[in-house]
Amino acid sequence: MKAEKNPSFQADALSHKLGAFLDVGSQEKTMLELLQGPQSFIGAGKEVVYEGQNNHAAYVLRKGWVCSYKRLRDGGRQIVDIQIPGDFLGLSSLLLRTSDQGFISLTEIELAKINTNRLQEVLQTTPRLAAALLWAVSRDQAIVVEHLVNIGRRDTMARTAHFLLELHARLSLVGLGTVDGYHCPLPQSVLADALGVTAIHLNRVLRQLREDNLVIFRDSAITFLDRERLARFAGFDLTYLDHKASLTD
Amino acid sequence: MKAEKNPSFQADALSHKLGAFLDVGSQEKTMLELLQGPQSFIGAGKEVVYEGQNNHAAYVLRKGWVCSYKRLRDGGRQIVDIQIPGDFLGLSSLLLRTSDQGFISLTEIELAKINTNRLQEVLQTTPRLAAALLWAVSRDQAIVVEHLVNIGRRDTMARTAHFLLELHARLSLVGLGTVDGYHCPLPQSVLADALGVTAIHLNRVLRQLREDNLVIFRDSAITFLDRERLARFAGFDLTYLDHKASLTD
DNA sequence: CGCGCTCTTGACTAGGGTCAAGTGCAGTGG
DNA sequence: CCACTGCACTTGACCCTAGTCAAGAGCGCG
Repeated sequence: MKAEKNPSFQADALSHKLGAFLDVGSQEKTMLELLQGPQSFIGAGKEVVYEGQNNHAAYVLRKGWVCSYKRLRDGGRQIVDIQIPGDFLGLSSLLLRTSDQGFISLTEIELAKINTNRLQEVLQTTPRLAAALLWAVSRDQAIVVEHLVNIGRRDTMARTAHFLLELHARLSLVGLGTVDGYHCPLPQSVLADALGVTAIHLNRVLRQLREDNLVIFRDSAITFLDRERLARFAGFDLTYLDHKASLTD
Repeated sequence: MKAEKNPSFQADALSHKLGAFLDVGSQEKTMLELLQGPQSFIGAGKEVVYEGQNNHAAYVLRKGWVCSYKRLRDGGRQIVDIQIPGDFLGLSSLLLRTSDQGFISLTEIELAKINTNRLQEVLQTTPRLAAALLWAVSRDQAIVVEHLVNIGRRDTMARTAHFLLELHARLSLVGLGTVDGYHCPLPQSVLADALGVTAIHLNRVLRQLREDNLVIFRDSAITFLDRERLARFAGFDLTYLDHKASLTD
């Protein structure tokens, strides 16, 4: 089940993710492949879609990490969400002419452009797959909402813990997590921009989490020392990631 | 154009809102009416949909104010968004079996249940109207994202100003705003829960905004004293409310 | 009249931001 | 092989924003 033992696994993260919602048959798997147009490989730190871009495309992230963000007048930025393999980029804002968020690659990435015509076909002809795709979009929204709650109501320590636990759950769903941790290529400055705090303060909070024997973030790796206790401390309840869709039965 | 001069106006807030995106023809207006099932009238402070409710319905809010929120373990709550006449309730999470947010009425309200079967019909047979509905859903998402940015990156004073300006823009779109203000039935405690601060601190910040001759919140009414300056101060840029959809032309 | 609710204000505390200095390390060039 | 540079991370000292605790004011309602 480890990603490095099965190279095709990561590239197929999307179908694996959807598999959490329904069994993806081989025909549906083919449809899913057809949805995805030409691949592109992009280095780290590149703007994939910029804020205000017109008629931007939507993509499936096949490898690597991306974040979506909004810039502020004063030069700061707020990271809205982190995208990991199997996630969509810009799908939900496809209907708006201009993207209100920017997307930037955090590592080297592999993207597949979504063929919008085929997408409409799929939505009309393959109801099960359509439901699965809409489920994924709804889940992305729930993630943003939980992020809002996280920033609005938890102090930095619980907030950080919650965020790291969420990433673990999401990565595990696409086979990129281990029992007690995961590879996390984010620099502290990016994590800070996601959590709405300064990098300096985040650094202190990470030290506190480490000294409390809860979680260690070192050498681009998250290691949970006591995930149960951490989840209790953070008030982490993963039902928002776990929703079953209402059309299943 | 004033709401009080045209009583039918408010009840038709949705079609008016969609009118900002495309001209709603009379046939489309009829479809829109057919979408909406039986009305219900509910008093203030009632739970319309509770957190974790299964197989909840979706509604159009025709009159009054509602908020969507999530509760935390410790008893606190974070208000995710405020709904005003013409807004949907629970539409985007219709595909998830359980609602991850609760909805509570903030005033007396009038709801129309959305007929889900008819909705699917509309989506397939009336593409222009379908696009308009999806536009509205995308816009709601953009509002939540901007809320996230607001809480993550602005101090309470700018945050409050931004939130009040957003409400003004949204209310104006459905004919419920005046040039320099609007009726705002929110108690300070609710506003505080939306902004992620304590009611006490919000109270002080509102005083500051008043003393700086920017905006007055008194007797359930918002009055802007200098909207230009306030918008500059808050970094308010309403493009996220104003998006045109990409399928218009 | 008294109860409860919202709003207001004061005094104190603590969480988080700002400024500043310093460490460790990978990459580059002498 | 060893400076030199740049970047991410670390730590300390200080200050300010926002939370906590507490008390009181204004007002609608039974």
